[in-house]
Amino acid sequence: MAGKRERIAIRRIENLAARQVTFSKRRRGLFKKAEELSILCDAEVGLAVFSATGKLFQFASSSMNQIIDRYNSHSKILKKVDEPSQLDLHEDSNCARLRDELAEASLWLQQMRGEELQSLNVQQLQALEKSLESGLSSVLKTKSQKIMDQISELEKKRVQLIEENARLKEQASKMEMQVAADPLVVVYDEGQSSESVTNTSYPRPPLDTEDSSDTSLRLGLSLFNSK
Amino acid sequence: MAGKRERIAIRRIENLAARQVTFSKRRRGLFKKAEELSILCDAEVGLAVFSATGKLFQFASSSMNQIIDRYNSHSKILKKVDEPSQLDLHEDSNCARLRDELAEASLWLQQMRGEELQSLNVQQLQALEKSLESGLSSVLKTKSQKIMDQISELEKKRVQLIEENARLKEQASKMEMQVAADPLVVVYDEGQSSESVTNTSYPRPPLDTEDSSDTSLRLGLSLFNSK
DNA sequence: AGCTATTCATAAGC
DNA sequence: TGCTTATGAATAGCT
Repeated sequence: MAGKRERIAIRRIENLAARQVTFSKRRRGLFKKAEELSILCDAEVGLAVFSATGKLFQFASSSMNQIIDRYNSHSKILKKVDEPSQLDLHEDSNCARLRDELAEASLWLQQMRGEELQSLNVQQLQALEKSLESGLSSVLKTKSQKIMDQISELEKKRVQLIEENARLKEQASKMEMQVAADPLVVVYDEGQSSESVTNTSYPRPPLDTEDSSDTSLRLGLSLFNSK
Repeated sequence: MAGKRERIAIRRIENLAARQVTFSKRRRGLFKKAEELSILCDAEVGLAVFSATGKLFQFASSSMNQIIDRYNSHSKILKKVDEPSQLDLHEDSNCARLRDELAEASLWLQQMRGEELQSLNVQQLQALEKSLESGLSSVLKTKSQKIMDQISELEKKRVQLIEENARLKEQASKMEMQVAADPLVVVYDEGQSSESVTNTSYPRPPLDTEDSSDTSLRLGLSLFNSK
């Protein structure tokens, strides 16, 4: 009676009603999971979702403003202060702290990009090397994963198209038999029968709805050779 | 072999290790669902998670700053925050830019360390990979250079010491001959004559001014084996 | 909005 | 930290 479900591709749902229904269902699921994570693991979680219609839904384990503050400063030192004087003091020290952190982060970034290395000793260089190797490994893994996902997605589409193609051919040959059984029917389409149908109507819809995936796939695959 | 699972209560996991494992797993799941929602339903989604240890993880379908802006413009309509223009301006001029830059730099650092990669596409991952490889190459080159410098420095000292050693031996044998030739001479001054000058002034300076080089050299060389 | 059949997520265990 | 498996959850397709 219900749920003959098949795995859906992760791409924009074109049908408006279906999209809205899915939005409601998944949004609830997402918020539930966000809350569970914050409770189970003692984490601070902030989640904001704007629907396609512009409506805002939010969840915050503490308060959204606090989370935004923490996000912006990327530190847990900033707390709410009511008095302007204290606020100013806080802001000043926070600014100085931000400057320091930014300077340090910038230096790290430079060094990870291979610049400003002369001031490091061998031990520090070794640590940096290890960090870079680890990061590179993760990047490669993630990239491979994404590429494999795209490949299997394309493969799935291919199989679907083959099945669809077979169905159409069968349909076409049935039509042909019908036509043959009734010689009175004029068939100037004959030269475009079974193949032409599949040719003109098929490839279109399933293929061009996401041609961008082909591009990124190509980009991804070229990496295998470049290594 | 595994998974005798029973439903768990949603409350803080007391065991640290278990909590961290669950945090990793559920965080991944949450981010995946957040991304899927944004794609499937054409929604703008921003998600920030701070681990109990203060580490930031984030996902944004567009950019986190854009989402925070949109969030603020939504929520500020409800709040009385129309007037703090002075405060905001002050705050903005001092810190906002720094915060944005720091947030961006932090994200970059995380991604270079192999975290927060899910929000990147294959093309971006490819760029990151190239950057990491380039940085790694520079680090390796610099490290090798430093190690080679230390090696040649030590080699130089070694040669100096060998020469010095030879000189000393020669002196010693001269002294021996002198002593043998004149058994009546008492020689507590002998050790401080021409040789004694070299004895006190030589070994000192070249050796102890940089004994740390041995330590770091050892650290550096050990890498060759650890690779 | 409800109802299942299925896919998905993930708690445990190595 | 990663992988595997058994189960509990989430949810796609219908009504």
